[in-house]
Amino acid sequence: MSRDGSSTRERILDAAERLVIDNGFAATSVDRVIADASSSKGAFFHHFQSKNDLAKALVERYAAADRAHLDEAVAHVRALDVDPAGRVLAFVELFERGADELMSAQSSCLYVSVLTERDLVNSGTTADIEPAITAWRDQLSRLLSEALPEEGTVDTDALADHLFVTFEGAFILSRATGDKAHMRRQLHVLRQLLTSLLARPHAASARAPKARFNP
Amino acid sequence: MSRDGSSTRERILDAAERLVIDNGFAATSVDRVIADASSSKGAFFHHFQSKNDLAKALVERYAAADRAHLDEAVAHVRALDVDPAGRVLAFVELFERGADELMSAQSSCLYVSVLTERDLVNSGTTADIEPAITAWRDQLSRLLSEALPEEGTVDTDALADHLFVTFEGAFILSRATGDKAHMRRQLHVLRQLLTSLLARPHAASARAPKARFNP
DNA sequence: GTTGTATCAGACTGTCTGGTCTGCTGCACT
DNA sequence: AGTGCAGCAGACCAGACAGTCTGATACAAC
Repeated sequence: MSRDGSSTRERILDAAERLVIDNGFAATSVDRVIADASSSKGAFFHHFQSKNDLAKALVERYAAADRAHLDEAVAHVRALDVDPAGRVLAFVELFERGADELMSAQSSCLYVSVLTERDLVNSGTTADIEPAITAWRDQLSRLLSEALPEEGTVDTDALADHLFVTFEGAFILSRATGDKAHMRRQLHVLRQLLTSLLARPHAASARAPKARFNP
Repeated sequence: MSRDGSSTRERILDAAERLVIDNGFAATSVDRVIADASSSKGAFFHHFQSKNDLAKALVERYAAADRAHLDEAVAHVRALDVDPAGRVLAFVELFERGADELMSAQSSCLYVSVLTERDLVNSGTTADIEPAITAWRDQLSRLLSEALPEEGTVDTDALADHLFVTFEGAFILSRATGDKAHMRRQLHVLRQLLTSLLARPHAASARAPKARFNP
């Protein structure tokens, strides 16, 4: 490890993370990574056994930051002096307020880039992603079940997953349209939807018209 | 064009679509595509000027099918004898019911695979995606505004985008967890949320606790 | 039959890629 | 001063890659 603040390994990871998020993993060459990191082939393969090993390190670091972000947000809303429903809404609002800053920092999510490549998933390189998602589900599901005392009406796990789904979907939508404001808008929509659900959870079972659809 | 039902060009597109959705565009070689399509280099470059040209044709075909699917669904719910809110819910329910079949046919969305590669986006290869998304937004936004007479309370465009966001996000979640049932579950969650919103649209403006968050 | 053309087949090529190898440098420890 | 080793530089290599080229085949038009 070098003496200054950013080690060569960290510089490589930083450059690789940006490139992989922007261009995808397969489209990112290690030559380009080391050029952006002002490093060399020797340094790269000293720190990483292979390109796939880089992907694994990338996912590990990203997932760890993701979980830290989650824990911080949960601790924050748990410290608020509001009712359980207010905690859930404050939780979503936290990310809604941070959305523009997030989108200016990164154009998409690393998870999308690596999950797109099946061999990375099959080789276990992306194994750290699922526990991170589960952590989001578990924490938000707990907040939700505290705010939705009526059991059985709503699948709080699936509802909790919907925040992750909104994040990832908004990243895709932003990519497709070039409009980074979609993240904030979609989180706002989610908060509006949750507001009405939490106000009358007993109405959660949707009526079913006799619709039939054959594509 | 050959005489049997599936032309060589279509066989190449079929094979390429599956490979690109599964492995990503950069990770899909034309050698692999022609092998899966039982074709040859000569045939490939006779039908497509370049690999990027294949991507463009792939997106065009996929987006056209996407829009046809949308139009069919809209026509279906517009023919139902239900109130405007019932149409919206029937619309979502249509895709909820088709979710398992969809997920068994394809493991992800082509849009995700091609949007991940920035050079495809920058070169205009993915230009057909945005109009397709806009079509979804416009159609669903109209259904929503008919069901939400109070103007100004809800951004129906953003709310309409949330269906697309749910689709794409659920694809990502399924990839990450290996559980294809997430698509159906997430569409069900969306329908529950819309049910409560449509039942009391006047409560849509979320209260704002004094939360502040510095990541 | 001849010509023309659309549709292919597959060998070939130049470039790019992940990965290896040899060696250099500077610091730690004795 | 000598030794060892982590950290790094960059030349190098074998394979994979997108794209080219020369033809072969089949069929239509005349």
